[in-house]
Amino acid sequence: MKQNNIIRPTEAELKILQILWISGPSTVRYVNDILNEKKDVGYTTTLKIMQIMTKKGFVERNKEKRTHIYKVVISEKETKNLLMNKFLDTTFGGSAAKLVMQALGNHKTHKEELKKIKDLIKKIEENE
Amino acid sequence: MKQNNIIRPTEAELKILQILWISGPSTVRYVNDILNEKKDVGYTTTLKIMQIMTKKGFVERNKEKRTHIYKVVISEKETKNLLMNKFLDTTFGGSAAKLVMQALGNHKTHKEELKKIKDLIKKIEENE
DNA sequence: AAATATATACGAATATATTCGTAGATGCAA
DNA sequence: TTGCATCTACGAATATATTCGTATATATTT
Repeated sequence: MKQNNIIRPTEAELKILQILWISGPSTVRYVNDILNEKKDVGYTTTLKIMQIMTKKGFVERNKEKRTHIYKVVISEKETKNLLMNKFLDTTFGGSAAKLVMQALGNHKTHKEELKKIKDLIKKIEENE
Repeated sequence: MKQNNIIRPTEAELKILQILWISGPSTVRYVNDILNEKKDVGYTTTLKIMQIMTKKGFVERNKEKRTHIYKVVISEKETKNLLMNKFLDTTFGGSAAKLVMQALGNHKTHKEELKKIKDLIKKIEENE
């Protein structure tokens, strides 16, 4: 499980990681198509980024066939947690509560989601 | 009130904004000292960034005295909201609830803060 | 089989952000 | 008043990220 301690995907990399986390192992073509739904990106651009991610160890690829298949190998939860910590730190001085308040205060949140959050709070309180 | 629509501070800029939001109008020297508590940064580096921010309209400076005083002119709340939306979008597919759950699940949160959050949730529910 | 489409590899151009050196002005202390 | 400290201005070096063109290989279509 040798892994470089510093998981710090760039923006472009993160966009691709999202797609791979949602869709599972994919080809460059597939990822590029999805990306292009939002904004034009050259095929070789996507390819290049995915090659860089391979070098960084974020993804692995199956080269058996001519068309390679890329698979994420870093944990979605862990990665998001790292990103969140960084974001918390740089934007909310490390206070999760502040962030939560701002997030809840400024976005439509569904009933079931609110319920989930309430349940979570209850659980946290019980474990005090 | 002509202002460029795209408020998108870089990391270095954000660090400085934080200091200015907390401390109010400050000199480059002051900001640089604070920055150096965490990591060595050359004085002229800080100066340069603050000059760039001036050009971008994030801050204004009082040049009356030889030592200029810099003051933030973009709203803390609004800026953080923009940053959060971007973060939400790129990291949690736009779901504030997911972000909140992850934030609460992974960080120590104080009682009073939890209470504030609960109150906020109540308020949101009432306004449905 | 030849033409066309689609892959990867990779260097290099471009864009953006960060860092710092140096010059010149101004203040201050000996 | 001379010299040292501290300030701004600004160009330029460096670092990092993104984008893409071109070469080459392999598959697919006609």
